Amino acid sequence: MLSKKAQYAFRALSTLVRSDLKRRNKAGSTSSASSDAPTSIAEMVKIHPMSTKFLETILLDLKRGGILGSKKGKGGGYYLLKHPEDTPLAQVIRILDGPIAPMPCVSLHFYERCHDCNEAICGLNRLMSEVRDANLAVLERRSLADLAAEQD
Amino acid sequence: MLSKKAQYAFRALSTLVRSDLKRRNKAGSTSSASSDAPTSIAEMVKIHPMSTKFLETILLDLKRGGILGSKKGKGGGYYLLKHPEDTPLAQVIRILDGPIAPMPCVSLHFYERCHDCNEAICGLNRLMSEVRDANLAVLERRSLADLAAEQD
DNA sequence: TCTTTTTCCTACAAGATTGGTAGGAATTAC
DNA sequence: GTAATTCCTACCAATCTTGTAGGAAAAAGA
Repeated sequence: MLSKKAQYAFRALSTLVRSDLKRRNKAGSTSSASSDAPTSIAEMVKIHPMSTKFLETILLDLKRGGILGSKKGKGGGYYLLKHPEDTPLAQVIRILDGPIAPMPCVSLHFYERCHDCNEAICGLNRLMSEVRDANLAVLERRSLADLAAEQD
Repeated sequence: MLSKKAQYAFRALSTLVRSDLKRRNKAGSTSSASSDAPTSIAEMVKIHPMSTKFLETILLDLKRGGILGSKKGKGGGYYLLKHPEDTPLAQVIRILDGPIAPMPCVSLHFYERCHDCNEAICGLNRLMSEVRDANLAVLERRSLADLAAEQD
């Protein structure tokens, strides 16, 4: 299961995507960053109610993870660093929840050796690799842009 | 990530599958249960080292979940209630770890309503349903029989 | 019937994780 | 200077995970 952190992240990101989309439509711009129109935490919380302070820590994680940029001070806030379709959902999940794979010994980004089996011939390893691949087929193909269908 | 509980369960089950396979080959039997040749916890731990007491609680869960039968007393132990290919991996995971879906609002067996969105038009709901389906495509198709490839 | 071997059952407990909260420092716009 | 914002770290309560402890119940065999 996704943590609350990841779920909140997606809700906040959906707000940023819609803001990004609106801005780009208006300006006819092809630029990717939207640092000229950042969205504040307060605005995000207004659209998707949640703890302001908690969201703060989440957005900092996303910033450190290279997904968001920010602008301090009055009129400041957060903005996407890349076009929405260039940030796969998998990247968000890895930043906030860690591994997507069901076991460390089949993880691509958080691999840890399995002490109790020979991975080359371990049935569990093979099956869980299938599960991982099935997940990634969705999570690496789908991006923040796909969140924008959300209307609420 | 799978819990240790689920991981241990799969390792123990792989022992039971191989035992079941051996018995059926020898007897040429078509019967599904193997209550005449149960495998004790001690034997399972000998093959896949882990805490005996912890495995005990896991096997009880699997029994209550309808996957295993047991026989008490001397010569007792556990056995599969069905042919290995008739128990999908998903069933084991649900018993020990609960939901397979990434969010309660897209879970088939552990559904909980999502308070913060209209599910019909929520982008996150739609995307996570895709993830769930990708997982289930593997976990409902693959069964205990597929664990038997394990050789260690 | 006695002993041994096994499953069955419940309670407990330490450590890690989750889901936040608190309080302020730093920066920017006006 | 003031108000609005992000940035940073530490803390905290509740829950979950990963077991352990101690026996009760049942079955087999001598």
